[in-house]
Amino acid sequence: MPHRKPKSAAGSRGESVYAGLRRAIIEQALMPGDKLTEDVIGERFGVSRTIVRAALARLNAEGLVDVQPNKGATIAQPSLSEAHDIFEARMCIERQVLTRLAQKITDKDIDILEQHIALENKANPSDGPASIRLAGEFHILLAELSGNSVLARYVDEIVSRCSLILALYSRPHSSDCSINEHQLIIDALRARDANRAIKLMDHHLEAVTERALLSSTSEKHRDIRSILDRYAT
Amino acid sequence: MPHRKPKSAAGSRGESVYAGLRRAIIEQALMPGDKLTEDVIGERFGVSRTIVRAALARLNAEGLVDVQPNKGATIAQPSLSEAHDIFEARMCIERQVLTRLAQKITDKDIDILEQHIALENKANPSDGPASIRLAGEFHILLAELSGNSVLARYVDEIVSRCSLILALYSRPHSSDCSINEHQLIIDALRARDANRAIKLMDHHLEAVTERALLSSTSEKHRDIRSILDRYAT
DNA sequence: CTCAGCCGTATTGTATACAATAAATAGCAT
DNA sequence: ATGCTATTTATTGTATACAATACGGCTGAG
Repeated sequence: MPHRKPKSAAGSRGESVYAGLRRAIIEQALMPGDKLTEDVIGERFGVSRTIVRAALARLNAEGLVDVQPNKGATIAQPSLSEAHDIFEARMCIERQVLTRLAQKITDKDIDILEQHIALENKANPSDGPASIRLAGEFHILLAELSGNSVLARYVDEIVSRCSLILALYSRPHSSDCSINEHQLIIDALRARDANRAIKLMDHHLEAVTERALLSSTSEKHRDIRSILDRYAT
Repeated sequence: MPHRKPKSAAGSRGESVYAGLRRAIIEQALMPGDKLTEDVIGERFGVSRTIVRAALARLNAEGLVDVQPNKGATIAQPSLSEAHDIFEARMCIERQVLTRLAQKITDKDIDILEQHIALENKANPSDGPASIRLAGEFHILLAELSGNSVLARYVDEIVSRCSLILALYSRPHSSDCSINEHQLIIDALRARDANRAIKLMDHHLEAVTERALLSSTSEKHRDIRSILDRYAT
């Protein structure tokens, strides 16, 4: 179970606000454009604005949240151009991950991956939100197993931003990653066939990319309070 | 003149603390391991701990500063293993940058690059600190000209972390990037020869990598106050 | 009806106060 | 001296207070 390092980030209260918001964004409970008012979040998580502010700044640095001076924070709305940049970077980095992984993958690694796929299969039919998150975590897991912490961090960041892109430009809940493809990638890795794995991944990501059909972003003022409650702690 | 986006990051006061610290780190005025006490920094920059704290958190997210809960912040000391990860990621990403750039580079882009090299040449003999920074900025400039903002951000982050690595593991001030190599890369790009550019860059980075000869980190308690004064606005 | 300007409200920016934790020091016993 | 515990000091964690700014609605003139 990813995700990333509990590294630093102040007392665990701040961490939980950060993690809660992040999960809400990735599972598309909070949608691009939603206003993130410091008071509201603080009230729901039971912390002061100080903490909330730190969490928002961190999410902003990761590109999940857009903070404008004196105007506050909203869930980021990546432009099509940004989306392109993100996918290009993703290909570049995930290829490297697969190359490394095909060289050094162990049986234990494969076990971990298979186990994760099992999770995905279990969650898939019913639980929409978790399904979105799990599909992304597969990629994060690959990056972590590659052993390069820097690449892993970037994949983590990029995958979560892809969540935003899909929320904006894809029709609702067309599951972004078909599990079959994940299985095929594992098979290629087991055979230590980096090229096949890369080809699969490329196809996999291109399939996602192509779903970029501008859908009008509904602009209604959403009240995020009840949503936050589900993600507080 | 890089560097990166003034994007977000609260009122410009916080930005200047962040930028000042960052520059001090990159120019190796602040060395890995140095303690960054919030009060001290705030006093020197004339802001409250609130601002300093935000800046430190951001630097921490970028891997330049190490923040440990209840213990405070220090300049990061990348391990050899981390150093390896960083260089691997750097190669992977800079290759992509060069590939893109070789396709779409314009005469104006080349002008900008040549201009920057002129700066490097001027600063090189005398001004040590600025020279270090400028050498890195060449790579950041390449990434920005490639037009992919995500890759640009990662290059920015990685190059600055390389500064730390060199400070830790290289003998003092062996200039990390010979300007000649930068010129050769431009030439390759002008000829739209991506492969040659990549080969040059690989060699260039490997040369840097090889200077990883563990030098004992002098552990004396340094007083960073006077250093900070030079970087406060 | 439209639009400009004004005022009240909501929200963010920053400093500060206080609590909690860790580091440093001193005192004591062995 | 050496090691252990108590006490003081330094530093960080968090909440809150207040100032600055942006937002929304209202009024009135055209």
